[in-house]
Amino acid sequence: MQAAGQRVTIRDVARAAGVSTATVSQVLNGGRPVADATRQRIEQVIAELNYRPNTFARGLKTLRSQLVGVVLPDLSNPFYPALVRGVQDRLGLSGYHALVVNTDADRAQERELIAELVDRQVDGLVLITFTLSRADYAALAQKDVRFVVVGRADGFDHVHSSDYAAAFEMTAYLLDKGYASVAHLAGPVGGGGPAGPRLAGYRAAMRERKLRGASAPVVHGEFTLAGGYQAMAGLLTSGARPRAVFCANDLMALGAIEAARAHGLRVPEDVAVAGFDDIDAASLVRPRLTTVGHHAGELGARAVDLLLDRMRGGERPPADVVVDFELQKRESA
Amino acid sequence: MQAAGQRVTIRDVARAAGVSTATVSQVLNGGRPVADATRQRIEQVIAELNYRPNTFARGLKTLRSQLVGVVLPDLSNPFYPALVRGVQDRLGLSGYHALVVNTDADRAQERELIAELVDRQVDGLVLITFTLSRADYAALAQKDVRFVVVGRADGFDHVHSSDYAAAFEMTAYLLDKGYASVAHLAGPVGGGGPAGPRLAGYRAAMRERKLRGASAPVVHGEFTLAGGYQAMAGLLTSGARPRAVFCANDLMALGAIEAARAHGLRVPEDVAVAGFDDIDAASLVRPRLTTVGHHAGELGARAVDLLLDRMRGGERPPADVVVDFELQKRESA
DNA sequence: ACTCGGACGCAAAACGATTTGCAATCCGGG
DNA sequence: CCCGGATTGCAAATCGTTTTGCGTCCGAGT
Repeated sequence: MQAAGQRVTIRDVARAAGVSTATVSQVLNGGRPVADATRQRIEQVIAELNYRPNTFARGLKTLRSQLVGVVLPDLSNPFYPALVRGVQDRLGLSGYHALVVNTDADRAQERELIAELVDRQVDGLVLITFTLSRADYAALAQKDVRFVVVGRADGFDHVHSSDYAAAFEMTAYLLDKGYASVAHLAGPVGGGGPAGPRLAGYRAAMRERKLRGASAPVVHGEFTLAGGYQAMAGLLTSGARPRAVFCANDLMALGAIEAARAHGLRVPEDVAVAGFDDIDAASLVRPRLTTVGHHAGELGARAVDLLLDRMRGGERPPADVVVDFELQKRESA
Repeated sequence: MQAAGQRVTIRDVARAAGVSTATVSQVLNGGRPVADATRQRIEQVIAELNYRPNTFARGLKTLRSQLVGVVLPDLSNPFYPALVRGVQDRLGLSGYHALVVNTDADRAQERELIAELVDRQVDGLVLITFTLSRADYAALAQKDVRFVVVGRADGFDHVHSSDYAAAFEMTAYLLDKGYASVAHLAGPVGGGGPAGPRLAGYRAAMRERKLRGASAPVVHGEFTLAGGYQAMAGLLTSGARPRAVFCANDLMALGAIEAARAHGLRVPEDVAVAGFDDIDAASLVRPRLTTVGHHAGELGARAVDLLLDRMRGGERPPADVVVDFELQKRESA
């Protein structure tokens, strides 16, 4: 029995096993050989005393926290929990834990929180940011911070869905299906994140079919239900009557459907609606949402793979992992 | 300019300011008075050198990590992200961060992960568990671990929705609305978490109206889409034709609706369905889901309030915070 | 018998902060 | 002119690890 309230330290173990703390540490971390007899004795004592190394003391020496920071806009956006789960599961396998922070896609927050995490000595960072630029990433890299970007970030480790290709394909699908005019509800104006590539993919598809201009307008909105509703309402109020609307994410698509209904339009009979992300709700709503599925969990897992490799000292050129997508052709378009 | 790659320590600051490290520490943490002139000089040096105290060294002395563990079943269950966001926001205000882990409601995981978090010296825990008993909590308390339970846990700090009352009220609402028979899709058999109280509330309401038995069966299932689907399918296949079904959470309700449709039944015309939680998807689906709304975010925030108070040494009897609910009467029932 | 080289453990020095006991200084009042 | 009490700052111990440079011991080779 251990004296109550007293923490068990490595010294207690050493004393009880009749060795020095150095030897106990070897048993714990390897590095140098320890005679079998000694090792077993020590291991037994550790078990008996229920000794747990002190994280702080260890970190102080090793400069490692076994913590990875995850920076994202908003955990309550249904796309992210799945991604985070992927991150956590993969991290857990290697004994790491995740420190998740929400930035609300605000530049000041993004910078501030990253700095905070770095101060907390996280071993690595998974970044899902909306306002950070190449320069910001470069600054981080210069400080020897290991990180992976989820999204586009050429020149740095990053994993992303093929937003451009998926948007292109979805737009082409809608066009092929016979919808004469396809509008696009894009993300925030000048928005970071995936808004750009998705818009570009849409435009490329439209161009390929020689369609542009008034018959196929692009309107911007927040990546939320309300954002989608407003964008769609604005579109309809302005008199536009697109035959189909491709939305930059599912939340917007759901909002757009609400707006269409509020204007007395049926989906998909009067106006077809397609989304992007395939969040849970997408297959739950009626009509079921046609959208782009792209495996949030895998995105997170692959990001961690890259990060762990880098943290283990992997010297290699920046990697660019693309996670593929599938059009989920359902009822709304 | 600082020599590249070298971490700035408190000693560097002390040297640059011409004082001892002790004094620097005082201006950082207060505790003893420091002359204004000295303080300002030190603060300026800190800013110039961009000095950040080392978390490990500090933790080693103070035994504080500024970290709070959050233990929950599964972040991708849409009810939890909102709760976690509440936790994070409230924690952030006090300079804490959250360490979120998923247990998948598995007993071994729950115990293991809690132990891991304690080893990591989290300052407190927010526990959302399904298999832990009073004895488990008591063991934690004995180890001087600060924690708050989200859910029922008399004798310990806990915050919870009035599951019993809400279930009672929802059941009564369905009955009052004229649905002759109301079945219940309960959580896992012998399940922990909120399954018990919700079932009890349902039973109490049925009893009050003198209804029981075969006309109003209870079937168990997992708290998931698939669980709801299976439970409902089982019910229907067995020949039962309840006029309404009250499900222990929204995910199950959504699954139940799928199952009902698969059996050629319309919702709510042939069978009404009600849920519990009011997750985002609830107001997105058609028909919109009638359910119990109970402010996940507030649940988390209140839990943190309790926890912080306790961590600051608050000596008081265990608190029992009840977060209220509202019936969201929509279209599915 | 003597040397040489592994194996194995130990001692002691970090790591970077916080926290006390104590010394120095300054001040006003008797 | 001296004394006592504030006020301020310093030195040094401490937190619990990891990590090296060195002994020591032992068996094998000559």
